[in-house]
Amino acid sequence: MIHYSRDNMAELLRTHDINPTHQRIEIAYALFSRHEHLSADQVMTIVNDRHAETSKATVYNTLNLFLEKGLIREVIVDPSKVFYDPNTGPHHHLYEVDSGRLTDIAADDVRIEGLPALPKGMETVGIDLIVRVKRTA
Amino acid sequence: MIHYSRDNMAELLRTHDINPTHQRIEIAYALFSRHEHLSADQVMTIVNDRHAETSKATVYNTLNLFLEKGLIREVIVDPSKVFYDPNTGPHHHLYEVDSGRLTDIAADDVRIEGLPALPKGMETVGIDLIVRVKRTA
DNA sequence: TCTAGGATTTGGACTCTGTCTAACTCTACG
DNA sequence: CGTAGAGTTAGACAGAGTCCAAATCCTAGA
Ligand SMILES: [Mn+2]
Ligand SMILES: [Mn+2]
Ligand SMILES: [Zn+2]
Ligand SMILES: [Zn+2]
Repeated sequence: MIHYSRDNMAELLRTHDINPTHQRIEIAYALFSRHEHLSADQVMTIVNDRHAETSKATVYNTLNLFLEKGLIREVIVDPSKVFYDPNTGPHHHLYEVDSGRLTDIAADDVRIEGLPALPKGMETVGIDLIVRVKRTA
Repeated sequence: MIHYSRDNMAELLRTHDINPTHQRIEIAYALFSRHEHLSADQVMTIVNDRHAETSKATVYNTLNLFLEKGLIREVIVDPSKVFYDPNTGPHHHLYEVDSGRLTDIAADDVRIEGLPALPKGMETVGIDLIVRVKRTA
């Protein structure tokens, strides 16, 4: 898929068992058309820049619904807010601590080896690798 | 160092350029004697279980001071609160999402290879590897 | 077309983590 | 002692996120 339209979004939502409403389509479009990491607050701003007024409650409801349905993923790097990631494939993150910029690191070439066996009765939900960087002094 | 006493703590604080006050010693002792990952709230509870009353402001002030001075490290795995880690050496984390339990993974045997070069003018602050696990269904 | 009922959205109250401030306390030193 | 600077404190405040009951939207029948 090269370009994302709102119609695409309705499709995408349906394939994830999500009833495509106006608000949900706008929120999905905000995330997928930019393929950027956005906070709930940023999503809210973007979505309300154009036509539809969408409430804070709906933004959070929807992001949590998307998470549940596996449409997006959350990235926890900043103690003050969660980032939502439209890229659910395996990849890692580079976090610029000064600016708060969060970018992807392709998983292809990165190898993580030697992790100990999991405790009995546990299974992996995910492995997060975050490289924190700052401007050189 | 095998066993931690409050006197040890005063020593430790001094070596990190921290004036050892009553409250600071108690907070350091809470963290270092258990060598566990604690939230600010847990620190507050532990410290106030015994004698000294320590205020919320002081708990936060002190944890942030310890961070600044490199005495402890923060671990960001849970969107709702920060964990403070008395182990500042290189190591990774196993996070049990159901229970919120956070345990260490020794860095010794873990190799992370193939990370891309950093953008120009950037330096690494740290690399966080978090293995998220849950009870098998 | 009309309507009832479930799904969705909404404002606003609320909770929780963390910060800030201005007053208070402690202590080291003259 | 008396003072000044460092540290502590209560409580107000801020921001992210949740909750709730009421309002609105949609759609499947009649
Ligand atoms: Mn998916
Ligand atoms: Mn140190
Ligand atoms: Zn990403
Ligand atoms: Zn640790």
